[in-house]
Amino acid sequence: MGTEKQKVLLIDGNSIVNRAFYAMPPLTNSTGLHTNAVFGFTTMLLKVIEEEKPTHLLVAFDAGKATFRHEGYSEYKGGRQKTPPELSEQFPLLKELLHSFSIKQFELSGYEADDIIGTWTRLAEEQGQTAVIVSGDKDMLQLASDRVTVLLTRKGVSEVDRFTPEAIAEKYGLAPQQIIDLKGLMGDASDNIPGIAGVGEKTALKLLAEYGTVESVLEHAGEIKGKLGENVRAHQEDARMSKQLATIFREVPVERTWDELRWEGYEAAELAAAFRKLEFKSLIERLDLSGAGSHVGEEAKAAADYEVVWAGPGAEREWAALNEALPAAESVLIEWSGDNPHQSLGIGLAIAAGGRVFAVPHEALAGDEAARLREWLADGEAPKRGYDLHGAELALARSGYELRGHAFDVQLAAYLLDPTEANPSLAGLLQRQGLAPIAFDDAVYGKGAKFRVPEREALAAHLAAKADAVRRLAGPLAEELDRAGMRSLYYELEQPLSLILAGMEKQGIDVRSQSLAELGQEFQGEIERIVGEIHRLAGFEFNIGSTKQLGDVLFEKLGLPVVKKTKTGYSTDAEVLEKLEPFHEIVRLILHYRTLTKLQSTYIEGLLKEIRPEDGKIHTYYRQTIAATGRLSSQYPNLQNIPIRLEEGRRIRKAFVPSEPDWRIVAADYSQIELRVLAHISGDEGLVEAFRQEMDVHTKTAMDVFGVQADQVDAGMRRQAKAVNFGIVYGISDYGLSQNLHITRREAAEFIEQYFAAFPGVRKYMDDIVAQAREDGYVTTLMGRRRYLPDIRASNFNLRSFAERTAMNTPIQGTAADIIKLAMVRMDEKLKELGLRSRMLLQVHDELVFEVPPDEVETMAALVPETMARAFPLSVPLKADVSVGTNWYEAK
DNA sequence: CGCTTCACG
DNA sequence: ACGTACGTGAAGCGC
Repeated sequence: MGTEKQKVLLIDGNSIVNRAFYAMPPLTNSTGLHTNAVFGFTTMLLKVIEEEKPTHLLVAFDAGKATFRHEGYSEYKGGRQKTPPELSEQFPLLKELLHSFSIKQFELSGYEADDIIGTWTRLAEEQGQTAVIVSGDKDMLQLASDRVTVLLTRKGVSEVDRFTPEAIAEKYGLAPQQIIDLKGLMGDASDNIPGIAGVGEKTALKLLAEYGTVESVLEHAGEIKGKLGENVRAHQEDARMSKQLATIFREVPVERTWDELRWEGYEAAELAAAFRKLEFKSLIERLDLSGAGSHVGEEAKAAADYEVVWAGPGAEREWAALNEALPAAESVLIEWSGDNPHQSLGIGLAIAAGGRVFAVPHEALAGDEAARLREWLADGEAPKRGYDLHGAELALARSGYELRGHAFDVQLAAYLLDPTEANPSLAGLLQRQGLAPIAFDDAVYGKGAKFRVPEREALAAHLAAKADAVRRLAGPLAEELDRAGMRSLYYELEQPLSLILAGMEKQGIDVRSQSLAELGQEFQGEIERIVGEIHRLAGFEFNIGSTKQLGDVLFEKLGLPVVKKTKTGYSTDAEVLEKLEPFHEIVRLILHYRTLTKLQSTYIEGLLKEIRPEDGKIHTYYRQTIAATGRLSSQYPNLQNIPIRLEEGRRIRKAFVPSEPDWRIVAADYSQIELRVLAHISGDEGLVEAFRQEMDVHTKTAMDVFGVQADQVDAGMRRQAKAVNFGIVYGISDYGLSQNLHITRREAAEFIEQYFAAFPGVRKYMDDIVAQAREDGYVTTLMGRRRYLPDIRASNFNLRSFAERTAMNTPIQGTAADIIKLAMVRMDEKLKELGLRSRMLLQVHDELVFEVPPDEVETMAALVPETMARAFPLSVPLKADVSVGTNWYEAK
């Protein structure tokens, strides 16, 4: 290191970007990306570099999500508003720009930027070097020392105030370390740190002048007079915790050496290219970069390297060009608004072809000029690469358009590559692929009530950017699918299934509103009677549906024992109420009230609202890219949770009927598919043998766990064995099983041990799959579906345990999902092949529901279970039970 | 908009 | 010592 004087410039990335975002006027580049915060950050950066002339440089970021501070205090940074998308889309731009500046950046999950900066200032001090911090956060002042200077932004980001220990003493009369005490006393509304109620900056400073530290203030709390003294005494814990929250952690594992932060300036050509992309023309001039790197191909090009053509109503030339380009279309993007594509409002579409992107507003689809486009969209031989083609198909159907020829769906591919990704938006996918970014939808359209479609120019730019994004993503994602061994899972299972789902959804299921309404009448009468009873027993009227009011009645008015608490108050869930039943007759009524109001609001009223008046049917929307295990999910409404367990609710199913006279409902469900999958995957001999002999698996489990003969297994033993089997599938823990069976943990552990002794192959599977997950970072299903489990290596017990249970469960649940999906594809083929009129209507995880003409009932009652059973050969037989009825209730 | 509760597999 | 059973969606409450 020599004797050279070194100075590290440490920038609080999140703080500066935030300040810049709110201080700068809006600014977008030609593709609609917001850039104002990046611009503000850059001007600040250039200025500080010029003034401070650092030898080392680092920008630190918060790693997002939870930090270790949340573990002790879940409200930390509570009331803070969410980052608007106009800002969040700028982070990747900034990170890329910093890269072009050759500036190091660092973030670490579990830590905030100030902790990283605090750690580096400590390291600088230890090495006898100096540090300069740039932030907008006053907390940083605690780090000031004779070697560390803090620059706090003022008025946005362009100007800074310089804080040395002397300057802090002058301004606050405090030493840097006392900044933490200051915050401990006064709190910080923006971080949701409470401090002592009623204590603001003035009072806090007075107290510190007298006592020096929070601890000393608290020690002398007894001598502080009046209201202030009361407050101090009442909020001692708040003060201690607030001080702790405000204290910057200076021992972050920073994973870098001092020398790695060395900064030797930027590469002019690289920076020029980055500025061009962002369209920061003034900065290019200011740094005199206009000559730099303009010859270097791709990177130096402007943001969009395609021409946007607006094919609006009456734009004859543009339509002619579009029609001509259609055969060469590389991607298509259908844009609509609303969450439910069955009820969507069209926005428009865009088609990328040969260096141009044609943007078509939705209105234009109604005109004659769209005839060729209509044909092309419906042409199964014209391949479409798109994003969410399933949703697009439904949305287009509303405008009388068909969509055929699904060739590749970027959203579906992205789901297979990482089914846990919360935001598989095009903008998000580009970020993760390291491709040139586009604006997030929320930033273009606004969110919720603020949603509005922008004017022509901005809309065209965004639609074009998205269509181009599909074009750019399709190749890389397809290659990734190949590399991950999911090519056939995609092309032979998921993509064909997406078409089948769209067909089922468009078909819909007939639901008799008359039957639902009559049942609702009945429920209503019963609910009113029960409400009266409950209010009479309580002695006054209250809202039974409010857990807060109900808790007051049960635990304060009636004095029932508190069984469990939630983070907001008393728990009143069914488990708690069942325990309370013996204490008061009101409890049973409340349970019944809950059941009935659930049925009434979710199933009677909820389903009635979803029946389309045009055809009397319900059209659900199956989501193929939501569940992390590979299952489908169902929305608007959810038809996968229609009541069945209790007779009262089961009657709802009588309203689900065939849509043609004399047709029948045929339903078939897999018997014990998950345990059969487990038998296959684990190869456990006992379990495999049990299924080969078609034994009752819960009875078999009871025999082996309790060590008895079949005829000695009573109902209670079978019930317990069944719970153990559930536990095994879910990734067993003694705690979970004990909760479920209301037994002690020790007893539960005993059961589990017995189980594993009886089924050693299952134990081996559980051990192996966890080890494998730790090794690979992911688990797979029989058909190669993947789920990443980053927490499997976490040091946090909770996170790690959760990941371990997921590792055990996902291959089982996921393989079952694979199998029924495959059965759906096979059934669809069979129906076509045999020319049957029967229609597949619903999938409920292990069940398929059809409507069937009378002359096909016999055929289908054999074909469906057979097809399901043969969908995917395992080492144990798969079995599906079938039943027929005039409605879904009867088909049981 | 987060929390609680409860419907399903 | 740690403290949850796996996967979903919808409704009502109350801030």
